[in-house]
Amino acid sequence: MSTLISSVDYLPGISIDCVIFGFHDNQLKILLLNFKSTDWLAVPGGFIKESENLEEAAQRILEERTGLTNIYLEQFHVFGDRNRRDNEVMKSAMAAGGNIIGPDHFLMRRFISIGFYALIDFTKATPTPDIHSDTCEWYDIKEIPTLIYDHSLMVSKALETLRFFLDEKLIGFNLLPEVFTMNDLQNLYETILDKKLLRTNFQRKMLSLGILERLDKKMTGAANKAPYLYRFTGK
Amino acid sequence: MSTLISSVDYLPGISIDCVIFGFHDNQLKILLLNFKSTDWLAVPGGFIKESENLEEAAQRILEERTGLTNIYLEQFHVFGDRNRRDNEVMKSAMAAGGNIIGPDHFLMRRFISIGFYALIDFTKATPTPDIHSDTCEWYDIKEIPTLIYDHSLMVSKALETLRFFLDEKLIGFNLLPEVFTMNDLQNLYETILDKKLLRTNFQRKMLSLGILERLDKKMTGAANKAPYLYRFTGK
DNA sequence: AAATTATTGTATCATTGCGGTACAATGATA
DNA sequence: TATCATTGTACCGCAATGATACAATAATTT
Repeated sequence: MSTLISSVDYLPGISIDCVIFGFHDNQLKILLLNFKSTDWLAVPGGFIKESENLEEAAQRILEERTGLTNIYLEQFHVFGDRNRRDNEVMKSAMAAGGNIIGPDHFLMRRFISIGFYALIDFTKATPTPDIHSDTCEWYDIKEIPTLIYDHSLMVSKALETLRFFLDEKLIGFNLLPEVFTMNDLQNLYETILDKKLLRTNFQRKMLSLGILERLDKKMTGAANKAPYLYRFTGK
Repeated sequence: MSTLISSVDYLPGISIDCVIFGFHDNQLKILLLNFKSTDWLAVPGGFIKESENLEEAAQRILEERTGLTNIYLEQFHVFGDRNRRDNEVMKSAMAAGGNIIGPDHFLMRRFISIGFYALIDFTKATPTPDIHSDTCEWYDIKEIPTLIYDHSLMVSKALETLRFFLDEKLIGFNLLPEVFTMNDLQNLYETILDKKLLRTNFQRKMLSLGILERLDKKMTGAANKAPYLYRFTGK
């Protein structure tokens, strides 16, 4: 009857939570789950099997929520404060989903969560709710409601890390389709960094990196010069 | 009889390991423990009490090994590979110390370790072995032998992170005494980054940060101009 | 006490990177 | 053919950094 997870299958006291970024309509978005029959929103998470490495567990969790494999991801922080989870909230959330949890249950223990952020091509993802949630939907990063537990903190820390490594690791390209215009790329950067960039200088900088292959022009049908398409060539 | 830790006191399956950096004689050093009656070297580590936040646990572990409180530290990575620890090695290490461990013991389970790096004033630390080790000593970062488990990986990852944030977070100053010369500071930077820097430009850059207070000169007795002493004033 | 020596503090010049502006090129429409 | 919006690139100027030059100074040597 109950589909609740048990401690038999997973490492106790450790979870993984994933801040999954996507980009669409010039908006940076993340995937959030809605606990069944509640208003509570949470970042997708899961647990680690005895047979899995950490990154494998994260990849599995991400695949379950997005349908994608081989996702770009990085661990960015461990959240382990003594009181980071309110167990009453957990209990209520589970109860609303039809699962009654006793005080000695696996999930009532203290949990330490490893935060991963993931970058995916929005156009390829198929958001899928998990067993405890009604919905799995994209939320504009500028309009994130208050989240459960310390998940709001997770999101801001993930975003901070994403911004910090955007240039350093050239990770932004994971958020775009294979082929894109310089304008697409600039919009992505401006959205992530939340500031305007000068078109000419941005173009100069990106081209100087030597990581872009210039393809055919993109004939938009608009009454102006057609932009080139580019492909990211990690080198 | 046995002073071995038990799972009653600590969170199961999670450990903390600390790469503790110090600076002396123009050498960057880390503290390593030597398992009793073996050649095995390891980074100091410990476990997390139910009552502790992660950073509190790390501070406790660091105080036990160095005698210092209020240490600068940061978590830098989680090490959780399925086979990161060889339990036979763990068993032997414990046996050499007089502790016999059964196959179902707390320590025989899979462990996930949170890596912290710490920066301390070498002149103030009192390295102290733990219950399982004979010695707790400084090792020049350039001459680190092979370490137990994945501890070699931990050290290189910690060093990489230290280098990356050296300017960003101005963390180098935690490795020096309160008062130092510009030459001391430059030697520290050159050692951490493992490359020579131009004296004049280094001085210009450090002074332009506006984080140094110039004190009296340091009369060394040498036949040359006496350098100023500086104090770090975080702002 | 004047010359010497090693080191330190600072000024100066050259190069690079980046913010900002100007302008030519272009694909469609009027 | 003229117009328009957008794109690609060249150019100017400033700030940061690399590199060199030189004056200042604490002791020693003459």
